[in-house]
Amino acid sequence: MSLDTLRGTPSNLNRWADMSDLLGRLRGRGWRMTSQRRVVAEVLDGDHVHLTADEVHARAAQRLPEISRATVYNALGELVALGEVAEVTTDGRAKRYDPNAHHPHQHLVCSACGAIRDVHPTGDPLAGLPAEERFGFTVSAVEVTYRGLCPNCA
Amino acid sequence: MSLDTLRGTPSNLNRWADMSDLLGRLRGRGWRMTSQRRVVAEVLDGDHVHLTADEVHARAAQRLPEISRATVYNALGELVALGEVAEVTTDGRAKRYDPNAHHPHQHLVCSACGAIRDVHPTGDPLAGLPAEERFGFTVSAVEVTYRGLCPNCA
DNA sequence: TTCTTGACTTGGATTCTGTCCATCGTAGGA
DNA sequence: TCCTACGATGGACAGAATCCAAGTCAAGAA
Repeated sequence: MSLDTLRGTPSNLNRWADMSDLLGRLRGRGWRMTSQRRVVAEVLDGDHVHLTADEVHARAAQRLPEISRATVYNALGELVALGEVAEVTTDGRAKRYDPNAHHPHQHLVCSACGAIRDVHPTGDPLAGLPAEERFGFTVSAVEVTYRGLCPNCA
Repeated sequence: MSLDTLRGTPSNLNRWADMSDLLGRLRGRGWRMTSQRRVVAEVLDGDHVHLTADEVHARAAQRLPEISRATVYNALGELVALGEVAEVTTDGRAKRYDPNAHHPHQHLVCSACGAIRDVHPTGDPLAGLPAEERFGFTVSAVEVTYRGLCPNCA
């Protein structure tokens, strides 16, 4: 089954909506399950997880030492395409992967130590952009990153 | 004169505040002017400019063929440190350099073609994060990127 | 259960972005 | 005009990510 097929199947999406775990949702959507993909998904499962691809690889390799970096990149790319994981770029360095994609949220980043917290602001952030400032764009998403100092670094 | 010296001189900052051009401000702040730095500043001057370092280098090289990439990176880094240019990361790829740093704004990015527009939303974006969602952080800045499709790609 | 096949994994090469460093050149003050 | 500290150079290097050809395997079919 191709990624394109997986992407556009609302019936599959809904059928498994009650499963809380990433792994179950993926299996339910027909994602071909391999030992490598399983450990990548397991490493990413949870709250406040913001790992780089290399960190995911390192943790996956603890359980499956022969897993390659290319496989981790492939799996992460597909999870992002499926909408199960969000890519976030908080510094200019490596992208981070956030499995909390089903709960819209924003990020609060410490400028000193790089710590990242999920935050949930009030109101619709899209509403901040009036129509006359949209220049004909169809605006569908907004990414917000707050920066400051965490309690430890302040 | 060192960067540290340049950074913290409000008198210099104000003395040249009426100059509209980047080049003039830099010279007024004592930035040592070389032919390489001049073309980098000239390439960046203007509105709605969001060039990558490589694009800056390519345009600078049209006027000064022997300019090196390291020099462009050095100059860009200093312009950012001086607060004259802002770094923006709209995709996971190369950083872009935005000379519009004196007019706070946000970015509207086309998910298809990557086009970038400066936008000016209403209200204070920092106000969107209530105190109970700040977890003890001292929040000082916020970056907002709206995503969607531009008129050409829609 | 075994077979089959297309999808997945591997690891090494490659690209892209950015930094570092020793050496050379020069802007701007004396 | 001369000095010299600061800036430029380009090649090496490093980190992040992608590409590719060859080998492997999950899952449906028989």
